[in-house]
Amino acid sequence: MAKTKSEIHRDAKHAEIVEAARRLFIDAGYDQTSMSRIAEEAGVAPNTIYWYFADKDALLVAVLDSLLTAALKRFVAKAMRPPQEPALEADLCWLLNELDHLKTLIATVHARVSSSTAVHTWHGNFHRAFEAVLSARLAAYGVHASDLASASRVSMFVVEGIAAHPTSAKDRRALVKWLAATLDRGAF
Amino acid sequence: MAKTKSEIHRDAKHAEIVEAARRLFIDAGYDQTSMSRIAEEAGVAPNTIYWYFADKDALLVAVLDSLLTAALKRFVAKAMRPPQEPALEADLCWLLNELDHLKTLIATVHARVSSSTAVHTWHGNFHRAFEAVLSARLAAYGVHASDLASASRVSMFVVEGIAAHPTSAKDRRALVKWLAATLDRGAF
DNA sequence: ACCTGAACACCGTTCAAGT
DNA sequence: ACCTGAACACCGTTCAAGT
Repeated sequence: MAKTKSEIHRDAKHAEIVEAARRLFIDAGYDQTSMSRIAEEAGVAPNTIYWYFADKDALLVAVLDSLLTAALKRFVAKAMRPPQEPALEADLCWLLNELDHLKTLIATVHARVSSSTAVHTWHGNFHRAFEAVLSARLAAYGVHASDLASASRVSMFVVEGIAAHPTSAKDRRALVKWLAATLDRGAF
Repeated sequence: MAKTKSEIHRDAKHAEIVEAARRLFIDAGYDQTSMSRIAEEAGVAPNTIYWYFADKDALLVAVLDSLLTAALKRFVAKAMRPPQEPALEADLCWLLNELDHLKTLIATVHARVSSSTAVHTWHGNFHRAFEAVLSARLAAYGVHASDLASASRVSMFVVEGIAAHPTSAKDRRALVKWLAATLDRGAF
């Protein structure tokens, strides 16, 4: 279905607001970014944002979605290239790199899960989807089926922990090495 | 050194404010709790709090400290009793129980680490102290010295991850079992 | 349908003034 | 030294009014 001219304009405005919010949320932080600042950056009046989004949390969810689809695109591109050995370790490092500049946003999501139903449902969906992908990946590495759930969840927690806490490059390498080794050798 | 009457009064007022803040931060959440509400609960004028604490973050740090010393007291009491077998698993479960009603506060700390230097330094000190205790505990369980750092950090991240994410009792048990088994068998 | 100016209720914090 | 009433600058959000 072709889009009308006004629909195009609407989508452009929508994208412009999300882009401004993404930039500001990441650079300055969610709490430190006011709706007025986002509006200014997007070239609209502050209350215009409320025509496109129910509230600030809905805008946050839109930003998270845009980041997720962008990361997914990079992930697919990466999957096309020949894997780097050791593959599992490389995968975990790639994931950590992806999350590196999002640490403040991750913390924001966890903080708002309990007070915003929109963020809460997004967070639930994200973890379900992510653990499914991670499980498939780990299964390919030979992790036993009955342990996939625990294995993927532990991986997720360790990755999130590293991302959330200041960790020296050396410690980070040691942790990734340990996690990969544990999963590889079928400790489960 | 004996305390003067006014010092006693001062300490009482101080404690009363911290107690009110702790109750409200845990029950309603940090962001959802206004300074006015805390003041009301503590029976003072809103701006009186600023006589005792530099800002809301300083009050948060005071609450965290009060929670930490209380938990430490329970930990010592627990250490006096004969350990429950399997000991490592029991320790991790105890820790998870301690953190259970603090999940929102943990998320708040992680969210504010990047914007408040007071919270940032508290968080750093906490992790250093906690990993030292955990390392000693794991060393007693026979974890090799060279792997203590990674082992304690992974344990910390998994425990924090479980606390931060909705986890069924069954999944929680499975994760604790896995972590204990991995550490026990000297996978490191 | 889309956008705005003006307003609302509230927030953390400050300050001059009281005791 | 300790506490307060009143104010400040700002916040997310709403609403009536415009096109």
